[in-house]
Amino acid sequence: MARKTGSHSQITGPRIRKAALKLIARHGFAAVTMRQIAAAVGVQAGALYLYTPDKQTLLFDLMRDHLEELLAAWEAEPKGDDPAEQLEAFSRFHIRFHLERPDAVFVANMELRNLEPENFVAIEDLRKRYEGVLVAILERGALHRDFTLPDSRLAAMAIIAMLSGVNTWYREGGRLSRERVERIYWNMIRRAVGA
Amino acid sequence: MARKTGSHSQITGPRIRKAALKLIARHGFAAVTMRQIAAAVGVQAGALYLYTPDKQTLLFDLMRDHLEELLAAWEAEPKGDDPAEQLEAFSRFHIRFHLERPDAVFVANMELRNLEPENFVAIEDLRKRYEGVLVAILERGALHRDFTLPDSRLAAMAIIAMLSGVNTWYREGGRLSRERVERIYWNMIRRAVGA
DNA sequence: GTCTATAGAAAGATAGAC
DNA sequence: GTCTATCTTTCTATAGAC
Repeated sequence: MARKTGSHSQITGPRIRKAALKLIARHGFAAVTMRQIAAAVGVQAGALYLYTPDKQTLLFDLMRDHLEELLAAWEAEPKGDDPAEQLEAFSRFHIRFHLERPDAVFVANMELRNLEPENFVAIEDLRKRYEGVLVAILERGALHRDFTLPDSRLAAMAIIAMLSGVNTWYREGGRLSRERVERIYWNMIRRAVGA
Repeated sequence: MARKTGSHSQITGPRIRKAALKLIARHGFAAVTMRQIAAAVGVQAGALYLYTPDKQTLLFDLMRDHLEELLAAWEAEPKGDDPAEQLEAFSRFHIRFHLERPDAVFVANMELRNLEPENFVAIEDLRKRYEGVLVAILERGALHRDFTLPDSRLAAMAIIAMLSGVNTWYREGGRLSRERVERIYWNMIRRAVGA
């Protein structure tokens, strides 16, 4: 087989990240080898080290990029003024954004254990910022008496867990459309917070 | 160091399982070595193979035992007749049972990927049986007009995800007592299903 | 930028002594 | 029932050719 020549750094980099995301989501970070990732991309294992200093940094970059994209996407999301409108926007946004990139979500949620301490702190900070978005919406709603909530933080954790659960069972082309899932979840959340 | 003598199979077996559960919950199945488990128990790696034929079977046994215990505990749980009573019993039971054994829960939820196909099917069957318990409660409640639900299966998935999320943030001796968490969650669920 | 080849470490599992 | 010792495999990461 002829050896490939020439520069592909603009192409290979993204392909490595995508293949790594897919493999790590399927099998877990510790179970995936650099050789497997390289094979999925069509290069030799050694070539991966042109794109990442080591396996740990590859994982960290995947998780950080996902969470930064999540926060940026929420910032760009159109949302109304009153708390109920914002809560609906958040609920629908969360479901949609997460269903669009199941591999990245899975990795970001499941591989915290495999981060080295320094990296763990950085990722946790990003996760907490996202939780803070929802807490702020709920607290403002409770203040304005739009919501009836004994504890905003706890409600935020409950709502995020519930919304994130969609990724574990939703299948494109299944019994329910994404729009219908969004509406049903929003209705449950709306009632749960007493809006 | 003097070599230990005598039989300890009644003691060592459970200690291996407990140590494995803890280590796998912390670091993930693929990242934990048989040598680490052995060291935590205070034996050599080879001795583990008196208690399990291989690492995969150890994982499978841990997950199966946890889920069988879960199903048996629900069977033994006192629960009323009407759907709302049963839903409250289920909600409180789920939180309590899961908070009591965080390591086993974590392993059972996170290590599905590391099961070989045959074992995966067996564990999925047990998981589905537990989900079926909640689906049945919700369907009966919807039938009797105790609950207002567009989709019982979807509501079941949402409720289980929400309840399971407690394990990710609850800390013994923290801001909220377990009883208070149970009550707040039950109130959110009660309103979400329109009871 | 990618390859081949390999150094060096560590894994799962087994054999045989005690 | 447990130990020590080891076989065999496989891993991450690097070196040097092209």
